[in-house]
Amino acid sequence: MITMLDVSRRAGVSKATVSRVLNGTGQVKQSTRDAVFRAMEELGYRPNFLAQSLATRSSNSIGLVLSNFDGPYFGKLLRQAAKDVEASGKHLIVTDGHDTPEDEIEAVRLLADRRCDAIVLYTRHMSEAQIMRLFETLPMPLVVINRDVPQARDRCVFFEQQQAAFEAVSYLIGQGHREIACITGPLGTPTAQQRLAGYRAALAGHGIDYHEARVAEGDNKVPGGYEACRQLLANGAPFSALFCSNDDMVIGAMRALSEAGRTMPEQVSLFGFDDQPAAAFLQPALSTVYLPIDAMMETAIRQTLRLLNRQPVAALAPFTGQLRLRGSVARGPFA
Amino acid sequence: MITMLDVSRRAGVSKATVSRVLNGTGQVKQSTRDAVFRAMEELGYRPNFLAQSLATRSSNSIGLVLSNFDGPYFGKLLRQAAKDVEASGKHLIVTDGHDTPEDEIEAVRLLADRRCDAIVLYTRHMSEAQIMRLFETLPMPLVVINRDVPQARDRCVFFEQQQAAFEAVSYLIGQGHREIACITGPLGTPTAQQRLAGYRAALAGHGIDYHEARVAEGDNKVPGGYEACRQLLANGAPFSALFCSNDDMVIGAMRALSEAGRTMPEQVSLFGFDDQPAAAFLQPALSTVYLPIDAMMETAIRQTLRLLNRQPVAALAPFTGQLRLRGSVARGPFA
DNA sequence: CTGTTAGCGCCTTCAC
DNA sequence: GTGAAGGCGCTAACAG
Repeated sequence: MITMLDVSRRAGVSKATVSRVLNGTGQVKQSTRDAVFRAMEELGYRPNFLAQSLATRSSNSIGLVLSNFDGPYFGKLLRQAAKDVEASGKHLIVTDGHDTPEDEIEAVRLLADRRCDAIVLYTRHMSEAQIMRLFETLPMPLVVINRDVPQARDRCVFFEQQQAAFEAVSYLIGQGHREIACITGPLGTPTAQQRLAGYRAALAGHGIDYHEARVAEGDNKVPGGYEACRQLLANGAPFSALFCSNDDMVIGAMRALSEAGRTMPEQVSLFGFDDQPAAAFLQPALSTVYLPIDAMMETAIRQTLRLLNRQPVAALAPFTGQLRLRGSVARGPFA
Repeated sequence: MITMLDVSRRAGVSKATVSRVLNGTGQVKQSTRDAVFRAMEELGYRPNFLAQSLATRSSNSIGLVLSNFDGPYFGKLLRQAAKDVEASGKHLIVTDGHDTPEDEIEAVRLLADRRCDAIVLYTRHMSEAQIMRLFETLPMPLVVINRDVPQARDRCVFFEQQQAAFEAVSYLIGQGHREIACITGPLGTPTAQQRLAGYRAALAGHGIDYHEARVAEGDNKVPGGYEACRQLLANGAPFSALFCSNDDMVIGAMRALSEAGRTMPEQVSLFGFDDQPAAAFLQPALSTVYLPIDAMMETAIRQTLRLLNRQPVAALAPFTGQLRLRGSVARGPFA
């Protein structure tokens, strides 16, 4: 491994000078600058990132921890993050939270140990208290996605899950449905709870009774949606519409429904959540809630950079859902 | 930020001793060990990862670069990598290659600058020469996924793309299809080229002429599959089966076909590639090629660790496809 | 403009 | 068993 010392010797200057041309700091005569560059070139020198970071106490990178690498719109989210971070001239370093609060915290700590300049945390599991604790103990800025911590609204980017679910189900009701089934996500996660709450609120708001037999818990995955839907069918409580906590589960549910001889959307209308790329191409084309994850991530990164630069920051506005209405919803029996 | 020096003072010992108990190296009296631990605890000490790495010249982490964060089975792949790497007590650090050879190389270099102990590269774009150059210049072990470099079979984990495509299309032919259309991936990538080559080889092997009008280039995404399929339909060359370079494009194609009034699998049989989670739940259930990405990633990590530990390594066997036969293929007109 | 001198926080001989 | 001292590779005053 060739070091700055090697370069300095080859160019006949001191390490300090090499450092100067490397970082473009201070004044260096053009001729010696050239000499240094040439030496670096000839030796194939690459600065040692660790040494640089240690000396400057800044790794010029921001860390991102995701609750689970294999989440639904995870790829999109990651791409957006990479793009925005790199646009700022910094590096992105990503870590997986293994879908448990402990590991999510540990992941954050690891990034902190790595001296990331700032950290962005997309959590599905941490409690508000745990997040607060991080806010208080971390020596670098932290921005949280997907959770609302009222005491730190300037560092929280979140989505009005319940409201969006409420609107989706209200739409179904508006179309004449009253017997509406629901497949939830893992009920251990706030996100799934909130979407379920939105479903319940919509029913309640329209004077429709809540029936346990019309609700099944899924795992946000395709096969899970299939199983949950079979459960629903087995329960025997009739339904003319089905609201799912995400699009993937709708795909599974569609198969269960068609195996049961139900036609869609005639006999069963469908509503999803996420608006994943395939949604518009399913048959029937899926009505769903659009989740502006790229915008959310962009906001998160932008705010993070602000905090990093000690610019004034204001509370962030919650993101709201947007219904994408497509062919999967037909008029219901009460239209 | 509290350092080792703080801990040493608090515990009334030297930095060296703190270092010893931290790393479990050397002999330390139990009582002083306890004192040190207590001091670390009380101060909330966390070792500075950068300083550690710089001093030991090892970051205890392995780097992974992916051609594109938003690839199809990307999440699965990443999860597997994280799991295997962490099982070895190291950290995983991931980077995006932005789907260009230059950025893929740059990403590798960045990881090298970070002094990763080893690097795993999943590339879609780099040429063999570029990969060879990396093999020669990187100071740490490199293992490549998804590319076969004959001179370095012990560091290449790859899949027999062409053979798998050949088998899939041969199966269609065996079922009585002769007019078989094909939607390829981006033809700039070796993967797409190889799958197309497999398609052509299968046709040729069965004495069937190749028709350009039955081939359209897609982009591996759902909407791209839709567009490509419409193109195929517009071309006017009839086909009783459609082979797609990946499952996502099949989803798009299915919509185009049904919009054109084609029934599946009766009028058009379908075959995909990837066996993504939704494949078995589409209607008709999709026949596709299973790609053992987790096994491939596991192999890659395992081999990487071997190289790291200077254990003897042998050439890696290529991975082969496995057909998942489901309802999307009906008997063809020549059955 | 450029070189010298101290660190950054930790590990690691080498003595005691 | 423990401490002192030097070094990992680079940056950052401070002098000239």
